[in-house]
Amino acid sequence: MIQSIDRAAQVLSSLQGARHLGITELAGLLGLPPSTVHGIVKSLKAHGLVAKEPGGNRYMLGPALLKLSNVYLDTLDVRARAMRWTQELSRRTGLATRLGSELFDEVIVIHHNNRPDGSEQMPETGLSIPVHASAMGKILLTYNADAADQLFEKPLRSLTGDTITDPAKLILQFAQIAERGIATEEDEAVLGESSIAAPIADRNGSVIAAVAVVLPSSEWPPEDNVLNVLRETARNISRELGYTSWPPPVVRRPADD
Amino acid sequence: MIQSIDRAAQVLSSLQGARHLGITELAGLLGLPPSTVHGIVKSLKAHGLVAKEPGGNRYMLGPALLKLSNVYLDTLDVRARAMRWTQELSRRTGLATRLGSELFDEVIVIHHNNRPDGSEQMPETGLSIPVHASAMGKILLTYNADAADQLFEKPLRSLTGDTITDPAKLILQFAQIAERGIATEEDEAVLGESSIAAPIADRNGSVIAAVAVVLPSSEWPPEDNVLNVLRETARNISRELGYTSWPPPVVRRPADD
DNA sequence: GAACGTTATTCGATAATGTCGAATATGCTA
DNA sequence: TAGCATATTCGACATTATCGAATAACGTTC
Repeated sequence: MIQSIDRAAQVLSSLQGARHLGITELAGLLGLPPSTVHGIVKSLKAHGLVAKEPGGNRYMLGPALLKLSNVYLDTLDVRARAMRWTQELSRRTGLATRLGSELFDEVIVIHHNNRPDGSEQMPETGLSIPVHASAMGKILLTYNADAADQLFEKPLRSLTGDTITDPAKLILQFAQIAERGIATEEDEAVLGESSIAAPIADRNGSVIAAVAVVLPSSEWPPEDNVLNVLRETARNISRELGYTSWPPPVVRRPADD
Repeated sequence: MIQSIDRAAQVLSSLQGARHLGITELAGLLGLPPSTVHGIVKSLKAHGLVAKEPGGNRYMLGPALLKLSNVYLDTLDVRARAMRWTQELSRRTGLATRLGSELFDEVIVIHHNNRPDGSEQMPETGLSIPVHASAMGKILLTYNADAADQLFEKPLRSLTGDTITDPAKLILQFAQIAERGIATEEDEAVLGESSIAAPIADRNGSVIAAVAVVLPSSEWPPEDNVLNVLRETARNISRELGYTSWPPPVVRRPADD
Protein backbone atom coordinates (compact mmCIF):
# COMPACT_ATOMS: atom_id res chain seq x y z
CA MET A 1 0.00 0.00 0.00
CA ILE A 2 1.49 3.30 -1.08
CA GLN A 3 1.36 5.62 1.88
CA SER A 4 0.62 8.88 0.15
CA ILE A 5 -2.14 7.37 -2.00
CA ASP A 6 -3.63 5.82 1.09
CA ARG A 7 -3.59 9.17 2.80
CA ALA A 8 -5.05 10.87 -0.24
CA ALA A 9 -7.93 8.41 -0.17
CA GLN A 10 -8.39 9.11 3.51
CA VAL A 11 -8.63 12.79 2.72
CA LEU A 12 -11.39 12.11 0.19
CA SER A 13 -13.14 9.90 2.67
CA SER A 14 -12.94 12.55 5.39
CA LEU A 15 -14.37 15.14 3.05
CA GLN A 16 -17.10 12.69 2.17
CA GLY A 17 -18.09 12.63 5.81
CA ALA A 18 -17.62 16.25 6.73
CA ARG A 19 -18.36 18.06 3.45
CA HIS A 20 -16.11 21.02 4.26
CA LEU A 21 -12.79 20.87 6.11
CA GLY A 22 -9.82 23.16 6.59
CA ILE A 23 -6.25 21.90 6.44
CA THR A 24 -5.92 21.98 10.19
CA GLU A 25 -9.14 20.06 10.72
CA LEU A 26 -8.10 17.45 8.19
CA ALA A 27 -4.67 17.19 9.81
CA GLY A 28 -6.39 16.60 13.12
CA LEU A 29 -8.62 13.87 11.70
CA LEU A 30 -5.76 12.03 10.04
CA GLY A 31 -3.26 12.63 12.81
CA LEU A 32 -0.75 14.25 10.49
CA PRO A 33 1.08 17.58 10.43
CA PRO A 34 -0.78 20.30 8.50
CA SER A 35 2.06 20.74 6.04
CA THR A 36 1.84 17.10 5.02
CA VAL A 37 -1.90 17.30 4.57
CA HIS A 38 -1.52 20.46 2.60
CA GLY A 39 0.74 18.74 0.12
CA ILE A 40 -1.76 15.95 -0.37
CA VAL A 41 -4.70 18.28 -0.79
CA LYS A 42 -2.77 20.40 -3.24
CA SER A 43 -2.06 17.38 -5.39
CA LEU A 44 -5.69 16.27 -5.31
CA LYS A 45 -6.82 19.75 -6.15
CA ALA A 46 -4.58 19.88 -9.21
CA HIS A 47 -6.67 17.04 -10.61
CA GLY A 48 -10.05 18.44 -9.61
CA LEU A 49 -10.61 15.68 -7.09
CA VAL A 50 -10.81 18.26 -4.36
CA ALA A 51 -11.81 21.91 -4.60
CA LYS A 52 -11.50 24.96 -2.44
CA GLU A 53 -14.90 26.05 -1.24
CA PRO A 54 -15.90 29.28 -2.97
CA GLY A 55 -14.96 32.27 -0.89
CA GLY A 56 -13.56 30.28 2.00
CA ASN A 57 -10.33 28.58 2.80
CA ARG A 58 -11.70 25.18 3.46
CA TYR A 59 -11.78 22.29 1.04
CA MET A 60 -14.50 20.08 -0.34
CA LEU A 61 -14.81 17.25 -2.84
CA GLY A 62 -14.12 18.25 -6.43
CA PRO A 63 -16.01 18.09 -9.72
CA ALA A 64 -13.68 15.51 -11.28
CA LEU A 65 -15.40 12.94 -9.08
CA LEU A 66 -18.66 13.58 -10.85
CA LYS A 67 -17.13 12.92 -14.21
CA LEU A 68 -15.33 9.80 -13.03
CA SER A 69 -18.47 8.51 -11.42
CA ASN A 70 -20.43 8.98 -14.61
CA VAL A 71 -17.89 6.98 -16.54
CA TYR A 72 -17.95 4.36 -13.80
CA LEU A 73 -21.69 3.89 -14.29
CA ASP A 74 -21.27 3.69 -18.05
CA THR A 75 -18.58 1.09 -17.62
CA LEU A 76 -20.78 -1.31 -15.70
CA ASP A 77 -21.90 -4.04 -17.98
CA VAL A 78 -24.48 -5.33 -15.49
CA ARG A 79 -26.08 -1.97 -15.30
CA ALA A 80 -26.46 -1.53 -19.03
CA ARG A 81 -27.91 -4.99 -19.41
CA ALA A 82 -30.13 -4.85 -16.35
CA MET A 83 -31.75 -1.52 -17.11
CA ARG A 84 -34.41 -2.71 -19.48
CA TRP A 85 -35.27 -5.62 -17.18
CA THR A 86 -35.63 -3.49 -14.08
CA GLN A 87 -37.83 -1.09 -15.95
CA GLU A 88 -40.04 -4.00 -16.86
CA LEU A 89 -39.93 -5.18 -13.25
CA SER A 90 -41.03 -1.78 -12.09
CA ARG A 91 -43.86 -1.72 -14.58
CA ARG A 92 -45.13 -5.17 -13.76
CA THR A 93 -45.01 -4.80 -9.98
CA GLY A 94 -45.87 -1.13 -9.72
CA LEU A 95 -42.91 -0.73 -7.36
CA ALA A 96 -39.61 1.12 -7.29
CA THR A 97 -36.64 -1.07 -8.17
CA ARG A 98 -32.96 -0.86 -7.42
CA LEU A 99 -29.82 -2.45 -8.72
CA GLY A 100 -27.03 -2.62 -6.16
CA SER A 101 -23.39 -3.49 -5.92
CA GLU A 102 -21.07 -4.05 -2.98
CA LEU A 103 -18.80 -1.33 -1.65
CA PHE A 104 -17.04 -2.60 1.49
CA ASP A 105 -19.71 -2.74 4.18
CA GLU A 106 -22.36 -1.00 2.13
CA VAL A 107 -24.51 -1.63 -0.87
CA ILE A 108 -24.37 1.12 -3.40
CA VAL A 109 -27.32 1.70 -5.70
CA ILE A 110 -26.08 1.70 -9.28
CA HIS A 111 -29.47 2.04 -10.90
CA HIS A 112 -32.89 3.03 -9.78
CA ASN A 113 -36.36 2.96 -11.30
CA ASN A 114 -39.06 5.07 -9.79
CA ARG A 115 -42.40 3.68 -8.79
CA PRO A 116 -44.44 4.08 -11.94
CA ASP A 117 -47.28 5.88 -10.14
CA GLY A 118 -45.83 9.24 -11.09
CA SER A 119 -45.34 10.49 -7.54
CA GLU A 120 -42.43 12.81 -6.69
CA GLN A 121 -39.40 10.66 -5.96
CA MET A 122 -35.74 11.23 -5.27
CA PRO A 123 -33.14 9.81 -7.60
CA GLU A 124 -31.47 7.05 -5.62
CA THR A 125 -28.52 6.17 -7.82
CA GLY A 126 -25.44 6.58 -5.66
CA LEU A 127 -27.30 5.97 -2.44
CA SER A 128 -25.50 3.64 -0.06
CA ILE A 129 -26.97 1.42 2.60
CA PRO A 130 -25.17 -0.75 5.16
CA VAL A 131 -25.06 -4.30 3.80
CA HIS A 132 -26.51 -5.90 6.90
CA ALA A 133 -29.58 -3.69 6.86
CA SER A 134 -30.56 -4.18 3.25
CA ALA A 135 -32.08 -7.02 1.28
CA MET A 136 -29.56 -6.52 -1.51
CA GLY A 137 -26.79 -6.57 1.07
CA LYS A 138 -27.98 -9.86 2.50
CA ILE A 139 -27.90 -11.35 -0.97
CA LEU A 140 -24.37 -10.14 -1.54
CA LEU A 141 -23.21 -11.40 1.85
CA THR A 142 -24.80 -14.79 1.30
CA TYR A 143 -22.78 -15.21 -1.86
CA ASN A 144 -19.59 -13.68 -0.54
CA ALA A 145 -18.54 -15.38 2.65
CA ASP A 146 -15.30 -13.41 2.88
CA ALA A 147 -17.21 -10.15 2.99
CA ALA A 148 -19.46 -11.57 5.69
CA ASP A 149 -16.50 -12.70 7.76
CA GLN A 150 -14.96 -9.28 7.55
CA LEU A 151 -18.21 -7.58 8.37
CA PHE A 152 -18.73 -9.55 11.53
CA GLU A 153 -15.37 -8.56 12.93
CA LYS A 154 -16.88 -5.32 14.11
CA PRO A 155 -20.22 -4.76 15.85
CA LEU A 156 -23.06 -3.92 13.47
CA ARG A 157 -24.68 -0.54 13.53
CA SER A 158 -28.41 -0.24 14.19
CA LEU A 159 -30.32 2.08 11.84
CA THR A 160 -33.86 1.54 13.04
CA GLY A 161 -35.25 -0.44 15.96
CA ASP A 162 -35.63 -3.36 13.55
CA THR A 163 -32.07 -3.53 12.20
CA ILE A 164 -30.60 -6.97 12.78
CA THR A 165 -27.25 -6.49 14.48
CA ASP A 166 -26.69 -10.02 15.72
CA PRO A 167 -24.39 -11.91 13.30
CA ALA A 168 -25.90 -15.25 14.34
CA LYS A 169 -29.37 -14.15 13.24
CA LEU A 170 -28.03 -12.94 9.93
CA ILE A 171 -26.15 -16.16 9.30
CA LEU A 172 -29.37 -18.06 9.89
CA GLN A 173 -31.02 -15.92 7.24
CA PHE A 174 -28.19 -16.57 4.79
CA ALA A 175 -29.02 -20.27 4.70
CA GLN A 176 -32.63 -19.56 3.72
CA ILE A 177 -31.55 -16.94 1.25
CA ALA A 178 -29.20 -19.36 -0.48
CA GLU A 179 -32.03 -21.85 -0.78
CA ARG A 180 -34.72 -19.48 -2.02
CA GLY A 181 -32.56 -17.08 -3.99
CA ILE A 182 -34.49 -14.26 -2.33
CA ALA A 183 -33.65 -11.97 0.59
CA THR A 184 -36.01 -9.66 2.44
CA GLU A 185 -35.75 -6.79 4.84
CA GLU A 186 -38.53 -5.12 6.82
CA ASP A 187 -37.92 -1.65 8.22
CA GLU A 188 -34.28 -2.57 8.83
CA ALA A 189 -32.69 0.36 7.04
CA VAL A 190 -35.44 2.98 6.86
CA LEU A 191 -38.61 3.01 8.91
CA GLY A 192 -41.65 2.46 6.75
CA GLU A 193 -39.64 1.00 3.90
CA SER A 194 -39.08 -2.68 3.15
CA SER A 195 -37.46 -4.50 0.28
CA ILE A 196 -36.92 -7.84 -1.41
CA ALA A 197 -33.83 -8.73 -3.39
CA ALA A 198 -32.48 -11.42 -5.69
CA PRO A 199 -28.95 -12.23 -6.90
CA ILE A 200 -27.43 -11.46 -10.28
CA ALA A 201 -24.69 -13.80 -11.41
CA ASP A 202 -22.23 -13.36 -14.25
CA ARG A 203 -21.00 -16.04 -16.64
CA ASN A 204 -18.76 -17.57 -13.97
CA GLY A 205 -21.62 -17.90 -11.53
CA SER A 206 -20.20 -15.16 -9.30
CA VAL A 207 -22.88 -12.98 -7.78
CA ILE A 208 -21.83 -9.50 -8.77
CA ALA A 209 -24.95 -7.48 -8.03
CA ALA A 210 -28.48 -7.65 -6.67
CA VAL A 211 -31.89 -6.45 -7.88
CA ALA A 212 -34.50 -5.31 -5.43
CA VAL A 213 -38.00 -4.01 -5.27
CA VAL A 214 -38.74 -1.46 -2.58
CA LEU A 215 -42.17 -1.01 -1.06
CA PRO A 216 -43.82 0.84 1.80
CA SER A 217 -43.93 -1.42 4.87
CA SER A 218 -47.66 -0.78 4.97
CA GLU A 219 -47.92 -2.90 1.82
CA TRP A 220 -45.99 -5.77 3.40
CA PRO A 221 -46.12 -8.67 2.70
CA PRO A 222 -46.09 -8.31 -1.07
CA GLU A 223 -48.11 -10.62 -3.28
CA ASP A 224 -46.47 -13.83 -4.42
CA ASN A 225 -46.52 -12.45 -7.90
CA VAL A 226 -44.00 -9.79 -6.90
CA LEU A 227 -41.56 -12.46 -5.75
CA ASN A 228 -41.98 -14.40 -8.93
CA VAL A 229 -41.46 -11.42 -11.17
CA LEU A 230 -38.40 -10.37 -9.17
CA ARG A 231 -36.89 -13.82 -9.38
CA GLU A 232 -37.59 -13.93 -13.08
CA THR A 233 -35.94 -10.54 -13.55
CA ALA A 234 -32.81 -11.59 -11.70
CA ARG A 235 -32.70 -14.72 -13.77
CA ASN A 236 -33.14 -12.88 -17.03
CA ILE A 237 -30.37 -10.44 -16.23
CA SER A 238 -28.06 -13.26 -15.22
CA ARG A 239 -28.91 -15.12 -18.38
CA GLU A 240 -28.03 -12.06 -20.39
CA LEU A 241 -24.67 -12.04 -18.62
CA GLY A 242 -24.12 -15.63 -19.63
CA TYR A 243 -25.26 -17.54 -16.57
CA THR A 244 -28.06 -20.04 -17.06
CA SER A 245 -28.82 -22.25 -14.05
CA TRP A 246 -30.85 -21.01 -11.07
CA PRO A 247 -30.49 -20.07 -8.29
CA PRO A 248 -26.71 -19.69 -8.33
CA PRO A 249 -24.99 -21.97 -5.82
CA VAL A 250 -23.14 -20.51 -2.86
CA VAL A 251 -19.47 -21.33 -3.26
CA ARG A 252 -16.52 -19.80 -1.46
CA ARG A 253 -14.38 -18.19 -4.12
CA PRO A 254 -10.79 -17.07 -3.72
CA ALA A 255 -10.67 -13.33 -3.22
CA ASP A 256 -8.96 -11.90 -6.27
CA ASP A 257 -6.31 -9.34 -5.50
CA MET B 1 2.90 17.97 -6.36
CA ILE B 2 3.23 14.58 -4.78
CA GLN B 3 4.37 12.19 -7.45
CA SER B 4 2.47 9.10 -6.43
CA ILE B 5 -0.80 10.97 -6.01
CA ASP B 6 -0.28 12.59 -9.35
CA ARG B 7 0.26 9.20 -10.90
CA ALA B 8 -2.75 7.76 -9.13
CA ALA B 9 -4.87 10.54 -10.59
CA GLN B 10 -3.42 9.78 -14.01
CA VAL B 11 -4.46 6.18 -13.59
CA LEU B 12 -8.02 7.26 -12.82
CA SER B 13 -7.99 9.57 -15.77
CA SER B 14 -6.71 6.84 -18.09
CA LEU B 15 -9.41 4.50 -16.92
CA GLN B 16 -11.91 7.28 -17.50
CA GLY B 17 -10.85 7.35 -21.10
CA ALA B 18 -10.37 3.67 -21.79
CA ARG B 19 -12.91 2.04 -19.44
CA HIS B 20 -10.92 -1.17 -19.06
CA LEU B 21 -7.15 -1.45 -18.92
CA GLY B 22 -4.62 -4.08 -17.87
CA ILE B 23 -1.54 -3.23 -15.84
CA THR B 24 0.70 -3.43 -18.88
CA GLU B 25 -1.55 -1.19 -20.94
CA LEU B 26 -1.67 1.36 -18.13
CA ALA B 27 2.08 1.16 -17.73
CA GLY B 28 2.40 1.85 -21.44
CA LEU B 29 0.09 4.86 -21.28
CA LEU B 30 1.87 6.40 -18.31
CA GLY B 31 5.36 5.43 -19.40
CA LEU B 32 6.11 3.61 -16.16
CA PRO B 33 7.25 0.12 -15.28
CA PRO B 34 4.37 -2.30 -14.69
CA SER B 35 5.42 -3.02 -11.14
CA THR B 36 5.12 0.65 -10.23
CA VAL B 37 1.69 0.90 -11.81
CA HIS B 38 0.64 -2.24 -10.05
CA GLY B 39 1.45 -0.73 -6.69
CA ILE B 40 -0.59 2.36 -7.47
CA VAL B 41 -3.57 0.38 -8.74
CA LYS B 42 -3.45 -1.86 -5.71
CA SER B 43 -3.62 1.12 -3.39
CA LEU B 44 -6.52 2.64 -5.32
CA LYS B 45 -8.31 -0.68 -5.31
CA ALA B 46 -8.02 -0.96 -1.54
CA HIS B 47 -10.19 2.14 -1.32
CA GLY B 48 -12.69 1.11 -3.97
CA LEU B 49 -11.54 3.84 -6.34
CA VAL B 50 -10.59 1.21 -8.85
CA ALA B 51 -11.97 -2.30 -9.29
CA LYS B 52 -10.93 -5.40 -11.09
CA GLU B 53 -13.32 -6.14 -13.92
CA PRO B 54 -15.41 -9.17 -13.08
CA GLY B 55 -13.88 -12.32 -14.51
CA GLY B 56 -10.98 -10.59 -16.15
CA ASN B 57 -7.64 -9.29 -15.10
CA ARG B 58 -8.09 -5.78 -16.24
CA TYR B 59 -9.07 -2.84 -14.11
CA MET B 60 -11.84 -0.28 -14.26
CA LEU B 61 -13.08 2.63 -12.18
CA GLY B 62 -14.48 1.67 -8.78
CA PRO B 63 -17.76 2.14 -6.93
CA ALA B 64 -16.30 4.47 -4.31
CA LEU B 65 -16.33 7.14 -7.00
CA LEU B 66 -20.10 6.95 -7.19
CA LYS B 67 -20.47 7.54 -3.50
CA LEU B 68 -17.97 10.38 -3.49
CA SER B 69 -19.66 11.98 -6.43
CA ASN B 70 -23.02 11.83 -4.75
CA VAL B 71 -21.64 13.60 -1.73
CA TYR B 72 -19.99 16.12 -4.02
CA LEU B 73 -23.35 17.03 -5.53
CA ASP B 74 -24.92 17.30 -2.08
CA THR B 75 -22.10 19.57 -1.00
CA LEU B 76 -22.72 22.13 -3.70
CA ASP B 77 -24.53 25.06 -2.24
CA VAL B 78 -25.28 26.54 -5.67
CA ARG B 79 -26.93 23.37 -6.77
CA ALA B 80 -29.24 23.09 -3.78
CA ARG B 81 -30.28 26.71 -4.10
CA ALA B 82 -30.58 26.72 -7.86
CA MET B 83 -32.72 23.63 -8.16
CA ARG B 84 -36.08 25.18 -7.48
CA TRP B 85 -35.29 28.09 -9.78
CA THR B 86 -34.22 25.92 -12.68
CA GLN B 87 -37.34 23.84 -12.30
CA GLU B 88 -39.36 27.01 -12.57
CA LEU B 89 -37.26 28.05 -15.56
CA SER B 90 -37.97 24.75 -17.23
CA ARG B 91 -41.68 25.09 -16.57
CA ARG B 92 -41.92 28.64 -17.83
CA THR B 93 -39.91 28.12 -20.99
CA GLY B 94 -40.93 24.57 -21.78
CA LEU B 95 -37.26 23.76 -22.29
CA ALA B 96 -34.62 21.55 -20.69
CA THR B 97 -32.31 23.42 -18.34
CA ARG B 98 -28.82 22.78 -17.09
CA LEU B 99 -26.65 24.04 -14.32
CA GLY B 100 -22.94 23.82 -15.06
CA SER B 101 -19.64 24.28 -13.36
CA GLU B 102 -16.08 24.46 -14.65
CA LEU B 103 -13.76 21.47 -14.69
CA PHE B 104 -10.52 22.42 -16.43
CA ASP B 105 -11.37 22.77 -20.13
CA GLU B 106 -14.88 21.42 -19.79
CA VAL B 107 -18.18 22.38 -18.30
CA ILE B 108 -19.69 19.71 -16.16
CA VAL B 109 -23.45 19.54 -15.73
CA ILE B 110 -24.24 19.52 -12.02
CA HIS B 111 -27.98 19.61 -12.40
CA HIS B 112 -30.43 18.99 -15.16
CA ASN B 113 -34.14 19.49 -15.63
CA ASN B 114 -35.89 17.65 -18.39
CA ARG B 115 -38.04 19.37 -20.93
CA PRO B 116 -41.45 19.33 -19.30
CA ASP B 117 -43.14 17.80 -22.36
CA GLY B 118 -42.78 14.32 -20.92
CA SER B 119 -40.68 12.92 -23.74
CA GLU B 120 -38.02 10.25 -23.05
CA GLN B 121 -34.85 12.02 -22.02
CA MET B 122 -31.44 11.01 -20.74
CA PRO B 123 -30.28 12.20 -17.34
CA GLU B 124 -27.54 14.69 -18.10
CA THR B 125 -26.06 15.31 -14.68
CA GLY B 126 -22.38 14.49 -14.93
CA LEU B 127 -22.22 15.21 -18.63
CA SER B 128 -19.22 17.24 -19.66
CA ILE B 129 -18.84 19.51 -22.63
CA PRO B 130 -15.73 21.38 -23.84
CA VAL B 131 -15.95 24.94 -22.53
CA HIS B 132 -15.39 26.60 -25.87
CA ALA B 133 -18.28 24.73 -27.48
CA SER B 134 -20.90 25.47 -24.88
CA ALA B 135 -22.90 28.51 -23.90
CA MET B 136 -22.25 27.82 -20.23
CA GLY B 137 -18.57 27.47 -21.00
CA LYS B 138 -18.46 30.82 -22.75
CA ILE B 139 -20.02 32.41 -19.70
CA LEU B 140 -17.44 30.84 -17.41
CA LEU B 141 -14.58 31.85 -19.69
CA THR B 142 -15.82 35.40 -19.95
CA TYR B 143 -15.69 35.70 -16.19
CA ASN B 144 -12.47 33.79 -15.72
CA ALA B 145 -9.74 35.26 -17.84
CA ASP B 146 -7.10 32.92 -16.43
CA ALA B 147 -9.03 29.89 -17.60
CA ALA B 148 -9.40 31.47 -21.03
CA ASP B 149 -5.68 32.20 -21.24
CA GLN B 150 -4.85 28.62 -20.39
CA LEU B 151 -7.41 27.27 -22.80
CA PHE B 152 -6.01 29.20 -25.73
CA GLU B 153 -2.53 27.79 -25.23
CA LYS B 154 -3.57 24.69 -27.13
CA PRO B 155 -5.57 24.46 -30.35
CA LEU B 156 -9.31 24.02 -29.80
CA ARG B 157 -11.05 20.84 -30.79
CA SER B 158 -13.91 20.95 -33.27
CA LEU B 159 -16.99 18.94 -32.32
CA THR B 160 -19.32 19.83 -35.15
CA GLY B 161 -18.80 21.84 -38.28
CA ASP B 162 -20.01 24.86 -36.34
CA THR B 163 -17.66 24.68 -33.35
CA ILE B 164 -15.73 27.93 -32.99
CA THR B 165 -12.07 27.01 -32.75
CA ASP B 166 -10.53 30.41 -33.41
CA PRO B 167 -9.61 32.11 -30.09
CA ALA B 168 -9.98 35.54 -31.65
CA LYS B 169 -13.61 34.88 -32.54
CA LEU B 170 -14.33 33.66 -29.06
CA ILE B 171 -12.68 36.67 -27.46
CA LEU B 172 -14.91 38.89 -29.57
CA GLN B 173 -17.92 37.04 -28.19
CA PHE B 174 -16.70 37.46 -24.62
CA ALA B 175 -17.03 41.22 -24.87
CA GLN B 176 -20.67 40.96 -25.90
CA ILE B 177 -21.35 38.30 -23.31
CA ALA B 178 -19.97 40.53 -20.55
CA GLU B 179 -22.24 43.30 -21.69
CA ARG B 180 -25.42 41.31 -22.10
CA GLY B 181 -24.87 38.73 -19.35
CA ILE B 182 -25.98 36.10 -21.85
CA ALA B 183 -24.02 33.63 -23.97
CA THR B 184 -25.32 31.54 -26.85
CA GLU B 185 -24.21 28.57 -28.84
CA GLU B 186 -25.74 27.17 -32.03
CA ASP B 187 -24.88 23.60 -33.01
CA GLU B 188 -21.38 24.10 -31.64
CA ALA B 189 -21.28 21.05 -29.38
CA VAL B 190 -24.01 18.78 -30.72
CA LEU B 191 -25.66 19.05 -34.12
CA GLY B 192 -29.30 20.01 -33.81
CA GLU B 193 -28.89 21.33 -30.29
CA SER B 194 -28.37 24.93 -29.24
CA SER B 195 -28.27 26.66 -25.90
CA ILE B 196 -28.30 29.96 -24.08
CA ALA B 197 -26.59 30.56 -20.76
CA ALA B 198 -26.33 33.17 -18.02
CA PRO B 199 -23.86 33.61 -15.14
CA ILE B 200 -24.40 32.78 -11.49
CA ALA B 201 -22.40 34.85 -9.03
CA ASP B 202 -21.83 34.23 -5.35
CA ARG B 203 -21.72 36.85 -2.60
CA ASN B 204 -18.26 38.00 -3.69
CA GLY B 205 -19.39 38.56 -7.24
CA SER B 206 -17.35 35.61 -8.49
CA VAL B 207 -19.09 33.71 -11.24
CA ILE B 208 -19.09 30.15 -9.95
CA ALA B 209 -21.58 28.47 -12.24
CA ALA B 210 -23.87 29.01 -15.22
CA VAL B 211 -27.51 28.23 -15.98
CA ALA B 212 -28.60 27.30 -19.45
CA VAL B 213 -31.64 26.41 -21.45
CA VAL B 214 -31.17 23.88 -24.20
CA LEU B 215 -33.35 23.77 -27.28
CA PRO B 216 -33.47 22.03 -30.63
CA SER B 217 -31.75 24.17 -33.24
CA SER B 218 -34.95 23.96 -35.27
CA GLU B 219 -36.55 26.21 -32.66
CA TRP B 220 -33.77 28.79 -32.92
CA PRO B 221 -33.89 31.70 -32.30
CA PRO B 222 -35.87 31.46 -29.08
CA GLU B 223 -38.46 34.06 -28.16
CA ASP B 224 -37.28 37.11 -26.25
CA ASN B 225 -39.29 35.83 -23.34
CA VAL B 226 -36.91 32.86 -22.95
CA LEU B 227 -33.95 35.21 -22.61
CA ASN B 228 -35.72 37.29 -20.07
CA VAL B 229 -36.78 34.35 -17.95
CA LEU B 230 -33.28 32.89 -18.13
CA ARG B 231 -31.70 36.15 -17.06
CA GLU B 232 -34.19 36.47 -14.26
CA THR B 233 -33.42 32.93 -13.11
CA ALA B 234 -29.69 33.56 -13.04
CA ARG B 235 -30.31 36.72 -11.11
CA ASN B 236 -32.58 35.04 -8.61
CA ILE B 237 -30.09 32.29 -7.93
CA SER B 238 -27.28 34.80 -7.54
CA ARG B 239 -29.44 36.85 -5.22
CA GLU B 240 -30.07 33.79 -3.12
CA LEU B 241 -26.31 33.32 -2.91
CA GLY B 242 -25.94 36.87 -1.67
CA TYR B 243 -25.13 38.79 -4.83
CA THR B 244 -27.46 41.60 -5.79
CA SER B 245 -26.32 43.79 -8.68
CA TRP B 246 -26.67 42.69 -12.30
CA PRO B 247 -25.02 41.62 -14.51
CA PRO B 248 -21.87 40.81 -12.56
CA PRO B 249 -18.84 42.80 -13.76
CA VAL B 250 -15.91 41.04 -15.38
CA VAL B 251 -12.89 41.45 -13.11
CA ARG B 252 -9.64 39.56 -13.17
CA ARG B 253 -9.39 37.80 -9.84
CA PRO B 254 -6.27 36.27 -8.35
CA ALA B 255 -6.31 32.51 -8.83
CA ASP B 256 -6.64 31.04 -5.36
CA ASP B 257 -4.27 28.17 -4.73
C1' DG C 1 -4.37 -31.59 -22.21
C1' DA C 2 0.32 -29.85 -22.22
C1' DA C 3 3.56 -26.22 -23.28
C1' DC C 4 4.34 -21.83 -24.64
C1' DG C 5 3.95 -16.80 -24.42
C1' DT C 6 1.84 -13.13 -22.11
C1' DT C 7 0.46 -10.61 -18.21
C1' DA C 8 -0.10 -9.92 -13.35
C1' DT C 9 2.10 -9.99 -9.04
C1' DT C 10 5.74 -10.25 -5.40
C1' DC C 11 10.18 -9.02 -3.50
C1' DG C 12 14.14 -6.38 -2.05
C1' DA C 13 18.09 -3.05 -2.68
C1' DT C 14 18.63 1.60 -3.88
C1' DA C 15 18.06 6.40 -4.07
C1' DA C 16 14.63 9.34 -5.12
C1' DT C 17 10.79 11.27 -2.88
C1' DG C 18 7.56 12.54 0.48
C1' DT C 19 7.64 14.03 5.16
C1' DC C 20 7.62 17.17 8.83
C1' DG C 21 9.30 21.31 11.60
C1' DA C 22 10.21 25.96 11.23
C1' DA C 23 9.43 30.22 8.83
C1' DT C 24 6.40 33.09 6.21
C1' DA C 25 2.19 34.76 4.30
C1' DT C 26 -2.52 35.30 4.43
C1' DG C 27 -6.92 36.08 6.28
C1' DC C 28 -10.13 36.61 10.04
C1' DT C 29 -11.65 38.73 14.42
C1' DA C 30 -12.06 41.84 17.89
C1' DT D 1 -5.22 48.21 13.52
C1' DA D 2 -3.27 44.56 16.11
C1' DG D 3 -3.33 39.96 17.28
C1' DC D 4 -4.37 35.32 16.45
C1' DA D 5 -5.37 31.41 13.78
C1' DT D 6 -4.91 29.15 9.68
C1' DA D 7 -2.96 28.29 5.21
C1' DT D 8 1.16 27.92 2.66
C1' DT D 9 6.17 27.59 1.44
C1' DC D 10 10.74 25.76 2.07
C1' DG D 11 14.54 22.58 2.81
C1' DA D 12 17.20 18.88 5.36
C1' DC D 13 16.52 14.28 6.48
C1' DA D 14 15.14 9.52 6.53
C1' DT D 15 11.42 7.11 5.35
C1' DT D 16 9.23 5.28 1.43
C1' DA D 17 8.13 4.55 -3.23
C1' DT D 18 10.44 2.93 -7.11
C1' DC D 19 12.05 -0.23 -10.49
C1' DG D 20 14.37 -4.56 -12.19
C1' DA D 21 14.42 -9.23 -11.66
C1' DA D 22 12.10 -13.38 -10.22
C1' DT D 23 7.86 -15.82 -9.69
C1' DA D 24 3.17 -16.92 -10.31
C1' DA D 25 -1.10 -16.96 -12.79
C1' DC D 26 -3.43 -16.86 -16.87
C1' DG D 27 -5.00 -17.72 -21.46
C1' DT D 28 -3.98 -19.50 -25.86
C1' DT D 29 -2.35 -22.60 -29.33
C1' DC D 30 -1.25 -26.90 -31.07
